[in-house]
Amino acid sequence: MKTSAGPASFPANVTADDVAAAAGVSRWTVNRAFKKEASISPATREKVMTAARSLGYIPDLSAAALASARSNLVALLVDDFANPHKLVMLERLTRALRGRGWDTLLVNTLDRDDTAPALLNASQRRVDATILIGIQFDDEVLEAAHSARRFKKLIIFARTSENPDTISIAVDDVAATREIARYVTDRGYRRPLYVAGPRTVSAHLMRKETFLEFWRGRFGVEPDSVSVEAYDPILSAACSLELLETRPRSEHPDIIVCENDALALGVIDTIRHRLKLRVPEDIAVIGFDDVPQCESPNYRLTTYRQPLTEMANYLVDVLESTEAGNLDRTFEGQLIVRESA
Amino acid sequence: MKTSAGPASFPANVTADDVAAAAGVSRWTVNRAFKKEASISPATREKVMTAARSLGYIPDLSAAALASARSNLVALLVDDFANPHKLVMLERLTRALRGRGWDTLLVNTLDRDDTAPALLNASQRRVDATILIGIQFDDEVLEAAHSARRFKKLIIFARTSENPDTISIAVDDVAATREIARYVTDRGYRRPLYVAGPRTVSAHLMRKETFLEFWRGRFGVEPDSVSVEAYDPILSAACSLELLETRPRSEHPDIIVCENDALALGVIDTIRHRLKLRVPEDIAVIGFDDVPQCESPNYRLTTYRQPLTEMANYLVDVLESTEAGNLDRTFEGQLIVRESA
DNA sequence: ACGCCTTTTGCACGCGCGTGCAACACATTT
DNA sequence: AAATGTGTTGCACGCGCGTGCAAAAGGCGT
Repeated sequence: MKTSAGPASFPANVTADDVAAAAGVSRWTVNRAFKKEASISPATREKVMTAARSLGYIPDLSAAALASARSNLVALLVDDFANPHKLVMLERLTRALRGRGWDTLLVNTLDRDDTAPALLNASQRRVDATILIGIQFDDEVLEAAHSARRFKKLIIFARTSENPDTISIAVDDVAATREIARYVTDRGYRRPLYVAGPRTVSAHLMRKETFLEFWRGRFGVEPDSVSVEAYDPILSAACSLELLETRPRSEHPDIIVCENDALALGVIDTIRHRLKLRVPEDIAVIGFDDVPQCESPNYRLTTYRQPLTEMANYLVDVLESTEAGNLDRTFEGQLIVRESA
Repeated sequence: MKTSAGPASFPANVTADDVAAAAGVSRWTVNRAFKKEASISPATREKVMTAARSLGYIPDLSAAALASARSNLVALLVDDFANPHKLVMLERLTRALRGRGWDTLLVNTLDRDDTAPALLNASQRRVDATILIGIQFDDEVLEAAHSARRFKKLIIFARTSENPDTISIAVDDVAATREIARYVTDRGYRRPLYVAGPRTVSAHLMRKETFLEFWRGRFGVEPDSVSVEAYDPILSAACSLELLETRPRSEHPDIIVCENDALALGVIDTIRHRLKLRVPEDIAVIGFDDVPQCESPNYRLTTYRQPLTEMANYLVDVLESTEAGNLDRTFEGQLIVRESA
């Protein structure tokens, strides 16, 4: 800092010992005063807190983490910054976590091969849990996670996984997709195209599969489908353009069902601006997630909203739980009908 | 985890001592093997690394942080998740940081009064620096930061600050705004409206001020301007609608210059979809940041791109620097001309 | 006022590693 | 062969706090 000559000029680190001396108690009493459910008399606590305030003391979580088995720190691994929904998830998660005393280590898994190193990285900081909210993980990566030192809970957020070593907190993709499919048929659409994201080994969303299965069961035919290599509006715009412009109008789908909004936004751009067609009159579009842009007059996207706040709160419950049982849980979301379908 | 009975069944924590025993050296030699510029013979290092690999050892950064004065951890305080540019910044920053061995603590400053607590929170984790990339800080907050224990570097990213106790890494707002203003006049616009974000006590962007001053100097008149209370497209859409719909067409601006893209996107939505006017023919719009949506056919926004990667890399340079001098630095960006102005 | 029970307080030890220096080994020089 | 220098290795101590238990203090009834 420019106002001071160097580290030496800062007030010396004030530790619990200093506060103890000032308050006339032992160091342990000081730390106890800062613990919620500690056995300490109100008078002593007040005395300690006063001394702490005047000295500017706050407990060192880093030392606490070393001494105890808990760090109250979680790692959040993210690999997909092109999807605007990630920003929403980051907000909800960090809000829920910080509101209940947890800190968040944001780890950018830089590329496809970086997930395992990123996991190790997190474990070096003694995190109590690692949360995956991306796509680039498969069983191999999960294996790496488990061999990582001090590995504790591995939580897969907003994505279902059947891996028994992970805790999956997600919307019920099957129920949600069935609701979407029912809506699609009820509104009379009959030639759907399903636009899916990348297909990883594990942790599938089960949305595409469910939709196709529903359609087969209902109409006996397999709908068209296509995979985009990332949940990126730019890529889905390009991909859908490539697919649609080669076809005559008569072979166009009447609705495009997208695995999520990131894909749907790109698809709408293609339909409106490249093909010069109307949404929903010529081709309807439906998404998943309810990102903020859905509300925009450019999209007015019909989509399915996940109860993110509820899910984030449950995640913290999981962190604080010591139960050994299966903590997987799915949530019910809500179909948000706008004008795009 | 479901496959194991509990924490006890995990392989015991393997520490440097274990590796030392396996490799037949002292613990200190083991840790040295993991340090880049340590004085150790290649043969010994190889021996240690082999033992470490077979035991699955990796150094504990948490303990290292406690023992030394460095943690290689920074806190990133964010308060404005409505602005899509934040996601881009998060990506670039975490990429630059992690690429050079730094971990990132993401701290959501939940509301206006939470900035100071968030700062304290960060200091509890022994971060080597705190980076502010939001808006809700004023001199009072910075003061709080400085009285926080173990406070080191306070970096203001993507925002200029003259506070001598902070390090500001930002684009040169004055030069950038002048370039924008010159472009606006060169293209013949003469009735600009400036849409600014919230005005905080310190850390102004200097964009509004520079633009108004430029215009006064050039034409002798003060352009219209308005402030939106947050960098949120929804709010700027509402705000610009309220302003414009009360005016007759003849009193509309011919261009709306926005402090950043988040505001500009909302403004375009209002012009096109609420007022049913054309961009740029009726009203042109110009932004700042170059968020991904600028590229979308819905916006095609002319804007000013900050060299975020370069700025992020410089930020890491700052973290690794021990110089006492002024580390503030501004960068030159680039005007990206699209069709909106 | 005494004994018993409950609440509150104090403490030895350890979490895993870094710092700074001392000791050591080996290669080179005279 | 001894002395000098360079590179390498080992170690005492401490970072700040939590755990688990023992000691002390306070409260109650008879």
